[in-house]
Amino acid sequence: MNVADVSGVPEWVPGHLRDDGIEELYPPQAEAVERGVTEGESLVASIPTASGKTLIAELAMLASVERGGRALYIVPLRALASEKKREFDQFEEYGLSVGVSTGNYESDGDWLAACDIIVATSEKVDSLVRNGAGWLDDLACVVADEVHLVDDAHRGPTLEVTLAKLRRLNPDLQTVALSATIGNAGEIAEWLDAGLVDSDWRPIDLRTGVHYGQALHFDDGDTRELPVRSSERPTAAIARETLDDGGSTLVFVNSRRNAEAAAKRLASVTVGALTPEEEERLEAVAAEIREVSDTETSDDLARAVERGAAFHHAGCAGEHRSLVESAFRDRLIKLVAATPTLAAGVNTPSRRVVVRDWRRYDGSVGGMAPLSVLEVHQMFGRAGRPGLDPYGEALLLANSHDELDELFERYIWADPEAVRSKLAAEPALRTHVLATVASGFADSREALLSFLDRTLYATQTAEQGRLERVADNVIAYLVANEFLERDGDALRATSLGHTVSRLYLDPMSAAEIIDGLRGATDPTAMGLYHLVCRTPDMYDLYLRSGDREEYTMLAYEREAEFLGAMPSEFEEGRFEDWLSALKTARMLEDWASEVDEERIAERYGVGPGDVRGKVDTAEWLLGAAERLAGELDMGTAPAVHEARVRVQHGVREELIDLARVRGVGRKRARRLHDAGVETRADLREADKSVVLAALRGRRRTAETILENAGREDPSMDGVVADPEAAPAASTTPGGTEGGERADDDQASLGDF
DNA sequence: CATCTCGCGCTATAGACAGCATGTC
DNA sequence: CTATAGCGCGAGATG
Repeated sequence: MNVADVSGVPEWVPGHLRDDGIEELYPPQAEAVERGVTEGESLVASIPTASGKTLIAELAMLASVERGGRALYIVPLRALASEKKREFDQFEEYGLSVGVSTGNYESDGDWLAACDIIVATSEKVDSLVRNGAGWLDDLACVVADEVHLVDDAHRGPTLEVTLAKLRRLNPDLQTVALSATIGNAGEIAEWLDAGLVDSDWRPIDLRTGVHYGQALHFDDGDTRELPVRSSERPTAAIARETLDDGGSTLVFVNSRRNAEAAAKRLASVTVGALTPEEEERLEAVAAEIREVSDTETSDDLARAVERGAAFHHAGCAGEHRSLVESAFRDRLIKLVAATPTLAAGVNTPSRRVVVRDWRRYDGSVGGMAPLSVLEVHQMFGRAGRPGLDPYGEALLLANSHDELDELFERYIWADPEAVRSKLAAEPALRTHVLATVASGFADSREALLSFLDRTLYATQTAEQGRLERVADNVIAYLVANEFLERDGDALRATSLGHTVSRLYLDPMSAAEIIDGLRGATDPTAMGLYHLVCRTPDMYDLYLRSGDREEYTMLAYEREAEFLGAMPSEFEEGRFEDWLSALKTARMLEDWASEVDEERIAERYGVGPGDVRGKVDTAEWLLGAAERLAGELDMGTAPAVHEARVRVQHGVREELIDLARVRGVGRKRARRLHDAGVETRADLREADKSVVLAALRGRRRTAETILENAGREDPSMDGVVADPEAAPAASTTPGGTEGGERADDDQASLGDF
């Protein structure tokens, strides 16, 4: 189909596509148009990655905007929200406005309502529904990206319920669901009353195969020997061959440690293929990586990057990840060893993909479990860069002939699994039942059940009554905790229930927090950190060997501080969980006591990404706790507030005031304080030479900070740093020496 | 002497959304 | 109280 033949879209669209070099639609895109996706028809598109899903969504959204409506694009990850926003910005020259809304980035409320296209995460959309955002009522088109994630036990139900709510709010809503190729796309389409495009078509060829011995065995029957090098590991041999052919390699492994080790080892392969110019540019990328954080992870990553390889996992800070992704896309980094983060994240195609580990530790089965076909195919799907590579190749590795056969059976020939709703589980229903009642979608048990009947779960289940049974348990729980009131069949959210729903807390988290705060008179920061770490909304650190003893001791030492009773040591599971929470809480306490990020990373065996993630979650939960304490008149609100602000800035109590000044983070605040400048008011009055010295003679920085503190005359012209006030090497209580770099002053946490 | 290879025992285990009110280099 | 593979270590072999 020619772009000129697409009906329903604004008249500038064909010309715009031609400018991008698009004359003809890909077959699945053409099929989508034939099914009326630009005429407001709902559609499920189950097609491989990189086969033009985004264009289908764009056409649908543009057509709905042309008809005078508004479009919402739902993504599973914050990183994808900004990626999509950037893509959609191309429409701004035609007068469309595009807005993003995620937890950490919110376009202003009114402005969002004026947008034609809005990109948001599923949780954010859920939250907007709960808070009654008015513009949701005049939505014409909703796009759900990666809709196969409804299969995810943790986050799938949110997407499922949110789609059901949006469709209920607006019965004429066009629903466009984009999915990887899955086993039961038809079922999804049926659920959404949508047409279906189900295709394996790809714009560039994908060859899949298994490496065994010294050879690659492909799905088309081809076999190719790899050039023999004495006992080189298979991954290295494959990477070398790809490199000789001018391509890049993406290696998927099953643990962070493996990712880091593989990157380090394989860097010795990539380093030989770099041109001097590339070396220079990689040097610059490595420098940026070191800027991000002072940790060993950061340094290891930079060292690998200098040699043309990188690792990628959730322990890396967000900036680490985006630096690696973009350098890989620019073909500067030749190889990335990644955990599954990368398969589901932003677009990072590669000539070759190697799925090195096809089993992964899974606590719920108590051992290693094979990856699903869907996951492996998603990883495979990263092979082949449109417009750059003639084809993509995706490989698994086998150690024996039997394994070779097994891998062909299990992954190469196999069709992906069917996607199954995970809604009928208590944790998922706990939060969604409360929200459904609180935001007016159901006012009785019966109405609730009939609402739930519109979910995917209801269309899939053979087991009648299960959903009802779980829902009843959940209702009983919510009533017992005074989030809901029941009167015969009628259900009503209490005022507390409304608050919990709007705060987006798991009701169980709210109950735990309320319970902990009720018994507290003068809680310590540690007590509060531990409290929020115990909630199901916090993802705790693992206990490693030796940790059990260490944290058991700590538990007794600081017993008086914990809110609520400590479980007995003999209650295996509960005690372990409680200790994990303690470990996480102590990490937060370290952070809020100005311990260096480097030291924290080392002490807890985590990466900078973990530290920031935990801090972020703690900040959120403490904010919610503060609200709850205020609402219930508990008098602990000020203590919660202080604990929250300390964790937010990573400072001790005495620096809170200083850290609130823009440009002043934990390190600068401490240096200023040491120099005798203790408050914002001091900053306005203090001797400039002292301020300058405390800021290590950085004039520009000092001027900006003084200006932000509200000083009348921030100029540093002619000021000389006071040597008396210069910071000593080690000023951080509880920490090691300060950083070595000249301008490392900020452990920037706000950039998330 | 430096580097590689083999085998054994030990060890550690993926991911990441949300409130609210403003502002990091 | 589950499973696995990768790593580090030491010993022996090779260039």
